[in-house]
This record gives sequence, structure tokens and C-alpha cells, in this order.
Amino acid sequence: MRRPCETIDTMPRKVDTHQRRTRIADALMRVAAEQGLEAVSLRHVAAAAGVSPGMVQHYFRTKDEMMGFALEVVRDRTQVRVTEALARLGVEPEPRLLLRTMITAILPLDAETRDDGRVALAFLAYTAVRPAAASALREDTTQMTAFIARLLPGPGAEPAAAGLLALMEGLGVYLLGGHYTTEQALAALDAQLDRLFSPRA
Amino acid sequence: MRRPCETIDTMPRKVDTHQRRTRIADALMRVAAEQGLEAVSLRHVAAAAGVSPGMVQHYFRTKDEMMGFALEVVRDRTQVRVTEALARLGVEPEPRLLLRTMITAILPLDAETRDDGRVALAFLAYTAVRPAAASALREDTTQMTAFIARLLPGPGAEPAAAGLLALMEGLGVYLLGGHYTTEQALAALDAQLDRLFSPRA
DNA sequence: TCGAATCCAATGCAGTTGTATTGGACCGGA
DNA sequence: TCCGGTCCAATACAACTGCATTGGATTCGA
Repeated sequence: MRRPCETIDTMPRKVDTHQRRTRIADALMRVAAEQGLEAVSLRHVAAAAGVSPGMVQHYFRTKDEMMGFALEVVRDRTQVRVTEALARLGVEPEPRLLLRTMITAILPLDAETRDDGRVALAFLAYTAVRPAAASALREDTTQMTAFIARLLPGPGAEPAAAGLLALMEGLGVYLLGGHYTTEQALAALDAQLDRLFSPRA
Repeated sequence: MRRPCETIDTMPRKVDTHQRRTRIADALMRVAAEQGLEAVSLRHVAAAAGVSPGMVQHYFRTKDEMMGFALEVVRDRTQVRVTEALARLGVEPEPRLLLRTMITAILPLDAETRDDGRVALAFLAYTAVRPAAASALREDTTQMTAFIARLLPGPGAEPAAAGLLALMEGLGVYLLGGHYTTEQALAALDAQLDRLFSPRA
């Protein structure tokens, strides 16, 4: 998924293409986080990145290509956040703590992750209309439900996992919209984990 | 919220202004459901409504005004769907059945409600960037959590209600993105209701 | 019947959009 | 040294955007 250097080409290659592209994608996400995805244009992104529009056009032949790359960057970023948070837990953590850590790493709880969340939400609406770009996101949630289901106790782990993931997504949406406070979201999450991990009558 | 005739004006009024506006808003939602909110423009909406662009401009002095009105229409529509579904239950239904009916009335389960859901999702991303338009949606979820909390048993009803609502929202998002099938979403919902209504150890 | 107001079609306008094209600076290998 | 390639800035262009303006058709109260 992450090409290391990409020197498969022919002749003279001094600049790191992938780095340039991620730099432009970062600028795209800054614009999208502040003004929404519909404000993303070649010139706006170029201005936000501090480069010329021609350069953006050089690294992305079309706008859709740029959007697709930016979507990949968002996915990679949250992936990195999650693995880092989990690595901080050490080996063999309790399933409940592991889930809580993973979910709070994804939720837009601070200003930093809020921007990523806004972009992710925008892309969610974006892919809801462009089925071609939706497959990557679809795969992510499939993978996630399988992972969560393996951590949940008892029978019926798969619907429970799907429900937990949906709850997380909904909390994220409501946090971004300002419908829930951080405390409310965390309380709802903890209550759900209680429900999932405490034995039933 | 629903003005009956709006004849507070001065002189000659033959056409029903509110009806025209909702007709235009319907066209807007058709465009948004098919091509996304960013494809919504005066001329596109006019074409979808089968009217002249001038007429759209006549009934909405600005595009933001049109968007705001369309947002209200989406809210009204789902509100109507919910109350109709609940009315079909008769008086004093079981809380669990009531909640299930309400939630399945909101979820984008068939092609018809899918369009509304797409538009609602687009507006969610829209309001995440325009805080001015977010207050109406915020109020809706506040009202919903309070309503749900009153139906849930035992202590800690408020986090549970917030969680259930978030789960619903997440299910909707994943249904729209094609991440979950209808059966998966309903299984997750029913499992959650089981969890909420069955006694705990 | 005569303004006056509404309704709405038509057109114009300045700004932005994505993309194609051109041209030149710079570098590699031959 | 020269040449083919990359890198990127500049410009052009047609299409589209939201909005303002104009003007005529229609309708209603006086």
C-alpha cells in the first residue's frame, strides 16, 4: 500500500513523487476540513499547499485522482493512529481495554483528530454517491467488524461487533456536528462496553 | 413549523408559495441524492424541477436560503415517517417495539428512504462545516435522546439512549455506503435492543 | 379601467471551475 | 555537448457558478 520510492520509471528522478503527492493531499485535507469538500479545487489546494496550480496538475492528472489519493491518505493516517495507540498497550491487553483504546483513537475527540473526522465524514458522503470509490471504505469496515467480533465474548459476537462499530461511527458523526459533548460520547461508549462485557441473565 | 397558507402579504396571491418551494426542494433532493450536494446548483435544480432558473431564483433569493429550506423539508419528511409508523402501533405499545419501529422508520432500508438518507448524510457533512445551519439538527438529536431515555429501563438510561441513537446513525451511514446489508443492520439493531431490555446480572 | 403588485422568463456579468497546452529550466546518460 | 526526459510555471479556454437586472404577462384592489 505504501510504495517506498517508486523508482520503477525511466530516467531522471530527483524529487520524491510520493512525498509531493502527500504534501498536496495534506493541503487538500486542510481545505476540506475548514470549508468542506465542495470547496476543494485545484487552485485552492495549490494555494493551501503554497505551490503553483501547475504543480498540482503535474502530480495529479485529474481531480478525481487527487481525491482518491487523499482518501487513501486519510485511511492510512487513522490506521497509523490506531496501531500506535494499540502498541502503547503492550502485548496481550484485555479485550475491553483494547477496544476502548482503538475506538477512542478513531473518534474525533480533540481538535487535531476533529479535522480528520470532518474530512472522513465528507468522504463518506462523497462515496455514497460515487460507488466506485466506496470499495476501500467498505473493506475497512468489514475488516474492523471481523477484528472486533474476535474480541467480544459469548455467542452472537458478529451482530454485537457490527453494532459497536456503528455506535462508534454514530458517535463520531454526532461529535463532529456538536450534538454530543466529549463526555457524553465517552459515557455512551463505556456504557456500551459494560453491556457487552458484563454477563447477562 | 408548517405555515398553512401564508397570506400575510399585501396584494395578489394566486399561487401557493409554500407548495412551489417544496416542489423545488424536492427537485433539489433528487439532484443531491443522485449526484451529491455539490452538484446542486440553481440551474440543475430548475431543470430537475422542470421549471426555469428564473423561477427558482424567484422563490429563493439566495442559494443558502434554498439549502436551508431543503434541510427543513428532509427533517419534516422523516418526522412524518416516524409519526406515521408510530401511529400504526396504536396506543401504549411496548417500549421495545416502539423503539424498533421508530428506528426502522428512520433507517435507509428501502430504495425510497435511501435517497432521503443520502441527502441527510450530505447535509450532515454540510452542517459540519457551516455551524450556523447545524442548530436544527442538533436540536433533533437532543430531543430524540430525551425521548429514547424515557423508554429505556433501569438506571443509566441517558448514556444508553445516546448510544442507541448513535448506533442508529452509524447503521444508517453504513447502509448508505453499502458496508452493511439490511439483514446485518437489523440483526445488529435487534441484538442491541436485546441487550438494553434484557436484565443484567 | 387603471395603477400596482406578483410571478417568472430571459439575459448579462464577473468569478470560478477542470483541463489542455505551451514553453522553458533543469538534469540524467550517451 | 547534446538530447530526451522530468519538473513545473503560465496561460488559454469552454463550461459553469451565483446573482443582479430587465421586462412582460397576469391578476387584483380601487
